[in-house]
Amino acid sequence: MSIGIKDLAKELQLSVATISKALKDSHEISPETKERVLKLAKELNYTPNPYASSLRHRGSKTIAVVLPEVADSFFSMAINGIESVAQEKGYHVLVYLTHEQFEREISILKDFQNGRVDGVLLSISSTTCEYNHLHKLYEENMPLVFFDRVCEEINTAKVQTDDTQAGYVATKHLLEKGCKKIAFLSMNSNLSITKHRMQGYVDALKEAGLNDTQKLVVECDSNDEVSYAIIKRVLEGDRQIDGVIGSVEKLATMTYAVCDELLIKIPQQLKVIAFSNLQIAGLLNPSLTTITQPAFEIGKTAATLLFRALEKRNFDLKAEHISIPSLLFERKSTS
Amino acid sequence: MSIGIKDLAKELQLSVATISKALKDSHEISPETKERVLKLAKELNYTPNPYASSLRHRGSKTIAVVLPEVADSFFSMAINGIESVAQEKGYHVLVYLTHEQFEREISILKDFQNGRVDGVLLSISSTTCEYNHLHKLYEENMPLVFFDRVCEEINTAKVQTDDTQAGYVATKHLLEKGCKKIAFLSMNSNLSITKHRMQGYVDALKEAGLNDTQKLVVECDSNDEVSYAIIKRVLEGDRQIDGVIGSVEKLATMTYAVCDELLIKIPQQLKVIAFSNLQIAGLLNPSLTTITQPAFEIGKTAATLLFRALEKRNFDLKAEHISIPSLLFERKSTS
DNA sequence: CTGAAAGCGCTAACAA
DNA sequence: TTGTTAGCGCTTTCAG
Repeated sequence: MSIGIKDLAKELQLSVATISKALKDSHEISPETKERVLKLAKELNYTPNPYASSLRHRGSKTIAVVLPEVADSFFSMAINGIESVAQEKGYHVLVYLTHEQFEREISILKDFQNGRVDGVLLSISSTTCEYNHLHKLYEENMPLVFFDRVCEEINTAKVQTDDTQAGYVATKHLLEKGCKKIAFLSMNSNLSITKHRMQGYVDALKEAGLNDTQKLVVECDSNDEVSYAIIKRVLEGDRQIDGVIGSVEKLATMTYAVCDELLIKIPQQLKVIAFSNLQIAGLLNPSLTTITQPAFEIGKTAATLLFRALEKRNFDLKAEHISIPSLLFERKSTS
Repeated sequence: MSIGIKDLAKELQLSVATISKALKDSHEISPETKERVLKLAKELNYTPNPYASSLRHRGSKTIAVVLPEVADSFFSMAINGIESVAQEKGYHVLVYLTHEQFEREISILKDFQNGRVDGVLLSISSTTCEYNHLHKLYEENMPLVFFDRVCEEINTAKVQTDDTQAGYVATKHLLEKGCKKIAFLSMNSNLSITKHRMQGYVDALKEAGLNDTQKLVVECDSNDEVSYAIIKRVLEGDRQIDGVIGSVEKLATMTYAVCDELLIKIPQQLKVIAFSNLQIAGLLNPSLTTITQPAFEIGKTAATLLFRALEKRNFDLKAEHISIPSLLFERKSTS
């Protein structure tokens, strides 16, 4: 059994209350006593039991981060951002992965009901089609911040980039490079990010005066093999396609793999642009043009908002809708 | 305030003890009572306060994962493996990043002293040069499993791959491809993995009858810019070098970037092989030959061992030293 | 089968 | 300045 406040009390012939106050540097304890207590505490390597204090003053100094996956560089970097501010604020970070599965998301959120965490950062899964679990959490007044993949119908803080704008820029870029028929690889159309990126795509096509024949939205799957097959079928079937937008990183790398297999030359036969945070996009063959989100920044901002809400009870998360711009990095895949 | 066991008791005119037992499906409660309790619990969406139970029966159903970083595909995949078994076992996962900083590692481990977590999975930072913090944790009987980057002087479970063998295979591969002077890019020579991989490198060179002139170990840094500069200086300075082994993923991608800048042609002028889990290694320019560790598997195995220890008090972690083989994927960077 | 009560480690109101 | 005590929500004897 580890050492507790009681042991210190016994050792120093003081009451537990005195010890507790001394450790908190309370003004009602004499300097000498504080000294003695602190000294012994250090000596015995005392650390308070976190759960006992949680139980008392309701507050776990812990937040939850719920992510679809971690194998995507966006989420890796976002975790980095989140963890960096959590560590600074003395908070602990519970990480949960939904693996893009709606049911998992539901069962994960159930665990947050009873004080396990003080707040939640969430990027929703691509298969989430209904938001009761989120409403429930929200109604229980759990501080909640969405990042990247938000749920629009929940009225709380959201940190994202202007996806419509980004989708527009990506499409415009391909059009300027001479593409006539651009396929938009979509992950799941319920997803806020996909919806908006697609909107930008549609806007750009319309602006260019292209009709519906030139519009091509390809629904991919959260399962990798399935997506691969879908992309392959599309590229094989319609050799008119001369541009591809990968709405998430994975779909772009898959497109590369498919092109390898089908001996389609990028960028000569097909130009590719992707929403991606791959640091090595420049080292791909050919180097990949990307729309890059400020992933670390998004994570950091979301976490900062959450902590602000945790620190000040009157801070209003509802008012916070932060948008951080994405950047276009032009590389050889669209040249 | 959320709903507690007391509320159920009041509502049903029962004692809290009865409720508690009913919820645990105790044999000493009548079926009817159980029924009533369970029904109301579901209705009111009751969930036990995790910290209250932790406080009672000591056990947090939480483990800690301590990693150097998460931007490396090895660690991303390892988290995946860990999280998958944790979720299955009903455990929660606290993630901590050291960012390769010794001091952070120390301060993170301090937090585990008093029951916050039931066990720890750890891959040590590259700047960790002294192991008191680990010894302390170990002596407090915290179940501890090292994965990938282990600390040899702590006598507990370790899950890794045979790095010596892998280093040997990598070097042998380059030699077979005709390399005469192979640089080994090392991350930090204290690190178990680096040490072993380097040992394999040395062994292979010796076996090939090469002398010390042909041996070249380049110490890189945990700071990216510094490493880049170091690699650049080496490749610029000694044009004899015709092979490079990246002992960690980042060093290999940096080598690619450096070669880009210096207009060194891979594989014609320089062959590159790397310890890496990049799923897109095949899409690099040129595709990268890798020694790939079973990252997901390592994470999963480490977590499984830990849970076994948590579930059976007599399970002996000391006895467990698991080695999972790495695989060589030959690609164009060494052709 | 059900309930009363003690206590996990800590904090905070109230006494002394 | 220090100590006493109640209680956070739950589990677990031990009595009824």
